[in-house]
Formats: sequence, C-alpha cells, structure tokens
Amino acid sequence: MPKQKNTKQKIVDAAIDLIATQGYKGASVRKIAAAVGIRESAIYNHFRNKEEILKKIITEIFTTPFDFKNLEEKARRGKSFLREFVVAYKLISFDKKKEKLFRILMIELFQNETLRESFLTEFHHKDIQQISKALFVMMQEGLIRSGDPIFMAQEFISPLFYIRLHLSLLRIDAKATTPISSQFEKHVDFFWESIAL
Amino acid sequence: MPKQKNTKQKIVDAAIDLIATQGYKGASVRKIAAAVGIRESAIYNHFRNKEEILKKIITEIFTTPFDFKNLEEKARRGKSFLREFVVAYKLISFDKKKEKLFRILMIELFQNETLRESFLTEFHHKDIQQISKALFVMMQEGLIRSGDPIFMAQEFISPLFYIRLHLSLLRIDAKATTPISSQFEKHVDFFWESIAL
DNA sequence: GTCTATAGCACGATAGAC
DNA sequence: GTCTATCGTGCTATAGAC
Repeated sequence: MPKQKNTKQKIVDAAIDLIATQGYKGASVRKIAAAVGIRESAIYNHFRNKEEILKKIITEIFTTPFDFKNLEEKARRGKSFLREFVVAYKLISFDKKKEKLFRILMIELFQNETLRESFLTEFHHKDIQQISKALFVMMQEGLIRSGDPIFMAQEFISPLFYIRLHLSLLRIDAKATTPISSQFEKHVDFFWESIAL
Repeated sequence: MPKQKNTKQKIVDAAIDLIATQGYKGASVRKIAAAVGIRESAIYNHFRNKEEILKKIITEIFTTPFDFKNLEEKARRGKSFLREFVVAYKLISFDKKKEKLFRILMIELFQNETLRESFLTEFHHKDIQQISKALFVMMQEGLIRSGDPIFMAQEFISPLFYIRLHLSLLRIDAKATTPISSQFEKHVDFFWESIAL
C-alpha cells in the first residue's frame, strides 16, 4: 500500500507547515486537506481525529539526531567534543524541517502538557545529561576545573537554545541571520575559556 | 467614569488569564465575557474587536521594570551590578502577572509579527544594550577581561532567559521549582568567574 | 453600558455513495 | 481511499431595546 502511506505522510507534512505558522488551533483540518489536495473527510481515513496528527508530529520533534556514542572517549578530547556538539546543534538549527518542528515546539509548549513533559525529559534533560557526563570525564582528566557538571551543562546549553530561538525568529520574517550564526562557535570558545584549566 | 474603566481592566485581566493558558485563538470573546461576568456584546463597548484586546496586552508585556538609571556608576561596582540585575530578573520571573505575560509572549511569538518585532527590539536588545554598556565600563575599569561586550551580554542574559522558561514550564503543572530557583545566583557567580580579572 | 437576538461563517467529525 | 452532503457547535461581530 504505497499510495496510502504517501497520503498519510503528505497530511503530516502539510500539518507541520500549517501548525508551524498558525499553531495547532489555526491549522484546521480543512486547511490541511486543502494543502494535500483532498477533502476533509479523506483525512479521517488516515487519522482518527485531528489530535492524532499532532501526536504523530510530536514524536518527530523528539527524535534526537546527535550521536552520543563513545561519549567517554570523545569527552577526553575536551574542547573538540564541545565543538562537535555545537556543529551538530547548528546544523539542526538550520535544517528546514527541524526548524518547523522547533517552532511547533515553542508554540505548543505552554498549551500541550504532553509536549511539555517530553520537553523537560527528552529535549532538555537528555542533552544536559550527556553533556554533564562528558564534562565529568573532562574534570577527571584534569582538562577543566571542577564544579557541578549538571549546572555547567546548563550553562553550556542555554545560550545555544537562545541562539536557536533568536535565529528561528529572524528566519520567519526572512531577516538576515549571518551575524547570529557565528555566535555558536563564539560560545564554545567563551565557554571553554571559562572552564579550562 | 470609574465603572467603565473597571470593566475594561477586568476584560484585559480575564483575557490575560485565558490567553496564558489557551493562546489567543483559544481565548474566545465568549470565554472572556463569561469570566468577566458580562455578555459577548458588552465587550465591544470597550474594545473595537478581539485583536484590540491583544494589542493592549502586548503593551503590558513590554513595560520593562528594571531600573537602568546611573548605569555607569553602578557598573563600576562590577559583580554587584550583575547580581542586582539578576535579583530584579528573578523577581520578575516569580511575579504572577509577569509570568502570565511571559507565557503569552512565548505562545504568540511565532504567530504574531508585532510581538516578534517588539521582542527583538525591546525585550531582547534593550537588556543586551544596557548590560553590554555596563560590561564596557567594567572593561575600562579593568575589572573584567576585554572582549566584545555585546556578545558577552548575550552570554550573560541567555541562561537567565532559559531558567525563566524552565521555571515557567514547571509552574504550569505546579511542579517544584526550588532546585531551579537557585540557578539565577549560581549563574552570576559562574559568569563573573569567567570574565573577572 | 448592558442586555437579547441573530447573522454569517469556520470548525471537527460522520454517513453513505462510488 | 476518495468523494458529496450534512450535522451540530463555537466563533466574531452587529442591531436594536432598555
């Protein structure tokens, strides 16, 4: 059934486009159907109701792409580990689909408890957890000064998040992002300087 | 006309409550009227349409309460200036009304261009501008190492923003915020350590 | 400045033909 | 799996009585 799967994905993609610009409530079943090129009723052959579409999208939001394999080994390289993380983070921030999903996250975060829960556990804690582990290794190796690795990880991640938010806001209105984009690398330098021994 | 003004403010307050939890689209004129205790049609004696209510709320979002008077003088005190700023920032983060306005900001930021524009100029740049001026003074005084003061200001502010966001998310679901709340002060210490000479 | 009543439209969702 | 047709509800906003 290749036809069926195709339409289902088309519905999800159209919904992502619409929700990213108008929110969940603004993305009506009518508009989604029109964007796909079918009637509203046909949507219900693929999803029980509108909320099921959102649920599908939420799972896409939390598929973390950063590779945390061989964390300990990578962490021993110190700054280059952080640089590698930021490069991955930057790539995600500039990815078109990921950016739309990020917007949906921001819009619905305060209105959808499931999303909020996942944000706090997945999006937030997972990265913090992994980064703090890496920082702990660096402390043991004597590369950086000691301290609370979780707190440090938050200090590392939060500016990245803010830059991503800023970037995303500028891109909606098609404004220039070049001065912002170099901040990712600057941040690694600044952060490393403040923790390195 | 005390009665009229009273009702108008009641409408705004009810709208703030509703938009903060359900977004602009979710806060219907019906619901706002019901919360105030009047009929929908009576709303239109105070506001031309629904959007006018939102516009009124947006002006409230961007009334910055932090006092930047005697900036140069305060900046010469170095770390205590930053500590003072963070105390004010923390107070705002815990203020009930300000918190609702912050939620509205986050929800509508990606859906309302006016709000986005104001965020980038008022909310974001104003703080960054003032902090960077203060940091510049500190550099001249030899209190901190030199560097791009605007970039440094962003490094200072962005974790505060992230903590505020995190705090706000936890408070919606009535979760404990105590471990997060001390991060404000920790951040000042961490940041100061990384820039002090 | 509030009410009742209503217009006019968009919404999510279902029934049933093809 | 798509269509047409339709239901019931909620929405913003206006008209006009009190």
